[in-house]
Amino acid sequence: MPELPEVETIARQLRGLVTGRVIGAFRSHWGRLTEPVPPRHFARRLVDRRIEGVRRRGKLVLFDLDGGDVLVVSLRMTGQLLFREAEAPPDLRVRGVIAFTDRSEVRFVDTRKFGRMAIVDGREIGADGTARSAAGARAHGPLHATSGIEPLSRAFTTRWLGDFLHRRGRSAIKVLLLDPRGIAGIGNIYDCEALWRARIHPTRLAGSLTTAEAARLHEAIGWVLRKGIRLGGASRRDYLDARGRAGRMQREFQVYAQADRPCPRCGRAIVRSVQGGRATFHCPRCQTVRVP
DNA sequence: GGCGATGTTTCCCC
DNA sequence: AGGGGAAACATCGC
Repeated sequence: MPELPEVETIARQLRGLVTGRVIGAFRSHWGRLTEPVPPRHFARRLVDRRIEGVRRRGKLVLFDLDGGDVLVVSLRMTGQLLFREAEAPPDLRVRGVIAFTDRSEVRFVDTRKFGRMAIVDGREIGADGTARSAAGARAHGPLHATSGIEPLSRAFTTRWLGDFLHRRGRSAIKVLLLDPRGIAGIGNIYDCEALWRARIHPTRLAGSLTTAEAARLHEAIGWVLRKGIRLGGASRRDYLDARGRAGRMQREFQVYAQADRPCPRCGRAIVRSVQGGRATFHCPRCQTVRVP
């Protein structure tokens, strides 16, 4: 559910809500939430720490703590971080709770239990959230997938993307964009939307893209991600932001989940297919398979 | 009740 | 290297 714009929305909200608060207690309601670290050890490292800030890295939420530790939260498919004031009514499927000394709390709600938390030494993480060493990477454990470039950073240039497409030339572009080791934060929704905007067929090999197509793709990735952030992310089913509210991006999908509906650009019916085990949506007229 | 699908990531086999 | 499939897990819709 949460991709870069959704996680960015949550991180920005939490930054305003919890910065300066002091953790009074941590409770795990699901044994595997903090594995391989036992919840008791986890709690010991969090209690009495002050939240200095909240950041996003890829699809991870990072809480910077005083003393230098960083609490890393991976929401995976269905994770939510809900801020609740003291005495708020209970929520369903709460897997973990960060309780502050003023009795407000952040609740980690996660239907499918794929989400995880970890605590890493901040010295092992660069200012951009990337692990500085193999040891740092290991410290993230299952959370360290995010090592790719940030697509909204200045480093993500058209030239960088062109080189990347050349290096990974044998990969299908749709699948390549989903790999967080290359570019961090793009999920299925923004992948489909960016390829449609750039008029590139999802099965095209990365190495077959022309310079003009690579430039369009670079623009499209930034455009769809920024639009997603501006609209507070996309919501489906029970996905909510840190304030418990839905985003508005789901109303703006041009192709994602729009099978059989007319392409907003040319009117041809949008096609749903499966690629790399993921549902893919594209316009068979606008997004041509043939290399120009 | 069964089957297939769901926004993510990792892992294993070919 | 890359593709495909499965797995982690729960719920929803047909």
